[in-house]
Amino acid sequence: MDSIPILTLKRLPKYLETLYQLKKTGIRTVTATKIAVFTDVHMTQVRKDLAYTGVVGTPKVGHRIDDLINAIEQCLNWNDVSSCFLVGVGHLGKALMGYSELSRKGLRIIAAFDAKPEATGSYLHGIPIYGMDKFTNLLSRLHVHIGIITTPAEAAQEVANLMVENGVIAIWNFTPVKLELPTEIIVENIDMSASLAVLSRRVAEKLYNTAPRDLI
Amino acid sequence: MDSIPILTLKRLPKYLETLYQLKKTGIRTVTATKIAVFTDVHMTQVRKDLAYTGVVGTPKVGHRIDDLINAIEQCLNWNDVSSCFLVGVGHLGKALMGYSELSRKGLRIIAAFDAKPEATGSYLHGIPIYGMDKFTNLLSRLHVHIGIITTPAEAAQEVANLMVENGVIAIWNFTPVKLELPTEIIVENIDMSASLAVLSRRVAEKLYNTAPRDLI
DNA sequence: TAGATTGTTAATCGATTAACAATC
DNA sequence: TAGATTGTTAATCGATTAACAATC
Repeated sequence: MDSIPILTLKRLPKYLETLYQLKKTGIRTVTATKIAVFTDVHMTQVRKDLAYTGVVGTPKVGHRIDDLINAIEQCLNWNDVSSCFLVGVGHLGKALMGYSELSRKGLRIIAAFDAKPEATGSYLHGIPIYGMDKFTNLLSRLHVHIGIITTPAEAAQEVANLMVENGVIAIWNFTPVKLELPTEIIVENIDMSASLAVLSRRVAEKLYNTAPRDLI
Repeated sequence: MDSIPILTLKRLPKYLETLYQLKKTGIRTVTATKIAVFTDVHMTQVRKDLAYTGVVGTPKVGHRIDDLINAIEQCLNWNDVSSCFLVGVGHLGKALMGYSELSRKGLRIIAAFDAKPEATGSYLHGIPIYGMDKFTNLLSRLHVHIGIITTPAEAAQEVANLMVENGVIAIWNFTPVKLELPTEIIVENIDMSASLAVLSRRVAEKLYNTAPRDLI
């Protein structure tokens, strides 16, 4: 299974979203140009990205939407669903537990854990919430290999260690902590600071560059 | 004010985090090499990125930590705090309202809004929650120009339009919707799908490539 | 057939890394 | 002074865009 450039992977969900939308309108086929218009990605870029999925179109016609959806979903492995554990049932954790789209993206949270015992024993959106004492036992018993961390920053590294010790091979990290883990472990960070940095700077540039000269 | 490459901007908060940490240990100066080790970024990359902030170091010594912190914060405009509005007080919205780090990153949520009237009139973490009926009035009156959208996907575009009509110039968008707005509006998306796509594929590659041949 | 769209190869662009002179 | 680190220029690398032959 060849590796696909990260930037291509990040664009694939955008295409997928567009394809779902177009499909709903009743259209059966679509061209790279059309996808390009809807996603603001260069036409040639779309063609190259789609090529990575292995899908083959027909000249003059384009691609069958269903074929494309299938190819992309397959490529991301979003058509079969992996079980995962979530640790940290704060607001962010709850938000993820309630995010129903997740199952359409190949991920299902089958259990949540929290250090504070108050939440323990209850259910949220059908997902059971356990105390951390149950964590390692359930993790190794259920052979789950994907973990989501939505704890406070202080707890993140420790939780990550526990996960890896008990068979997790991939971690979706929502804390700002840079996790130190064996290189073979797959870590994806949701980096809000990076995003905010871009926003802040762009705003600063805009305000600075459009402000009257004499104010500076 | 020159524009800085996006990829550089996204790395700056990482450096900043490392600098805070190092400062706590009592160290006063730091070299690019040291930052590189802590952040897993190439040494030369760090030097180039720091050059964008305009900071100047001294050969053989490095940089004073305080100077660097200052330069980066200034660069991101994180030392003066901008007010912003948040719309959509679901779990994700609440998570952000409780995220105290935000004010250390130049952003303060001074009011939150929600379409559901239940939440209206109360406070969360000291932030007042209003109904949407108050939105445009307060927005234009308080001259807020940054908006955060944490609504359900369906509402995102409409909320964005309202924001822009009432003076918002930058939107931090936590929904998966691609907002259609005038080009001069600054939009930063927190794109969970993109992140999940990378994670999913890497897991698929790993499982496929390490699985016994005869299972495939 | 003619024209549009595909897939692919070549050119360009930007970002990363390497090399090196300047200097404390 | 010698050595380490800076800032910057040059080389490399990878990703994006342009060009074009193949084909339905």
